[in-house]
Amino acid sequence: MQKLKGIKLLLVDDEPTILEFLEMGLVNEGFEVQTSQDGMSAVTLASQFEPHIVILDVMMPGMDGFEVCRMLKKQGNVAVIMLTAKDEVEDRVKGLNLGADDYMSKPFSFEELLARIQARIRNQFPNLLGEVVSGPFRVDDRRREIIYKEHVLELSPTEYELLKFMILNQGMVLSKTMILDKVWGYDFVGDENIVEVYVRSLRDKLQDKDHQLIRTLRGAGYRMDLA
Amino acid sequence: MQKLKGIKLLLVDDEPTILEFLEMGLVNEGFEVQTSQDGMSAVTLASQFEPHIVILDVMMPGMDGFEVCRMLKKQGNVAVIMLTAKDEVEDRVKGLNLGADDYMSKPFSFEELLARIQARIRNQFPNLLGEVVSGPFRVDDRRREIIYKEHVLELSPTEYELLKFMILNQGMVLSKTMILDKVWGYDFVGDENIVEVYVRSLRDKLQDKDHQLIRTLRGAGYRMDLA
DNA sequence: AATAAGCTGAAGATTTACTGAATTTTTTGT
DNA sequence: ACAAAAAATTCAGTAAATCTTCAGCTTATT
Repeated sequence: MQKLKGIKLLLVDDEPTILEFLEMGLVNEGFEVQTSQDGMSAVTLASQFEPHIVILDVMMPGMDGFEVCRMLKKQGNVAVIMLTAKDEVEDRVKGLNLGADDYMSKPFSFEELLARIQARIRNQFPNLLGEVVSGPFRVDDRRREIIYKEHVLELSPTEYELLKFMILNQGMVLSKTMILDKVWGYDFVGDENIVEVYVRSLRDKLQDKDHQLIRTLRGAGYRMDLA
Repeated sequence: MQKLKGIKLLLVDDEPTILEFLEMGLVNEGFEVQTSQDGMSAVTLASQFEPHIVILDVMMPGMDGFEVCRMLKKQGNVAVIMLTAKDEVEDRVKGLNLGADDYMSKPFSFEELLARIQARIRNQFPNLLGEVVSGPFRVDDRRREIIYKEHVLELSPTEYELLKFMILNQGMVLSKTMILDKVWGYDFVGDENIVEVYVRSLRDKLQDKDHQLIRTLRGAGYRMDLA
């Protein structure tokens, strides 16, 4: 397995049996795991434990999963995987709107859950997976910070996502369409010009006046060149 | 053509017109292509054809794209690119949950699809897509760079495409008509003289003053000779 | 020398990207 | 709930590069 050390999971489910079963398996996989049996305590626990990923049952007495999800998302940069009993599409849409990152319907295999967790980590906390963050950049996804030449950059959310995307795909041409899809999302409607606008703002903040760092490949897209 | 040889694609769409159109283009790009008109047969075909990438229409009679996607993912290590009608946001969310790797909304250009496919290959099967080294040239499609004798060439989009085409078809006579079709596209209207113009500009940049590298075969076309 | 094919430089036309600012939307603090 | 601030998005004007055409010229072939 990968070096998953240091990745913190919070399990929330009202059924102790499931909780125990999952906890055992995930600890065994090298995660740091905490558990909670209801939504309320999950939220408070999360605020101090600061998990990377919360695995959250939708159906719970008291505060339901959706509400918990919303609050967790507000609290910080955390990925939420929700568990639902039935394969309810409505639930899924609702949940995703509230910020859930992924869904699983019960029953599921442990391997399946593991796969989802890893997919999440890859997507949201790529630097925790031993990916080499190269050049003058350091991407700290936990703190949502990017450090460039020892300086912490002041970035808006979108700027952060865009820069992170470009750093992680350094050395490759990234078309505006692709950038739009990956950073803004597939459902973005609007002109590609917005990519140009944000690239400019990044160039400003990186003092990349001559476009050496973020190169324009006319007709093709942009490419981040490190060193 | 490029050394995309060995990359297997499975196209699934219920519209024969689209299917045929895409198949022709993709075969022409050097992929190994199979097609299927419905979800059920796609799944069975996939199990024996073992494609690297499946391009899958969401809207199909019978088993819909989502279901097909889920089953394909279960079957093995395959990348799925789904095609959806424009603005079907819910579809996208739903699809990504079920494991699709990328999305494209119709209508899309062939080039766009090609870019997505290559991006997928890069991500999932990086060993299949290396840079092409031919004589003094190194063509790096990921970076969109051509290196000649250790120097990165500064090329316009069309220059890049033309040079790449000539390098990949090195040693063969390329008629102006063929070049026009492949580089400019079948729908280009205009004089063949433009090929001459671009060849000149390439010769300039390659310092091929005596036309040793790009040889003119009067009445036949051009041929790139590497040592 | 006559002919056809290819070469060339330069001039428009067109496409693409950049930029500054206005407008709208979202977030934040009270 | 409200106002203020920040962020996201749009837009129009500008700049720049790229593409295309063209006319006159050169070269190869017979």
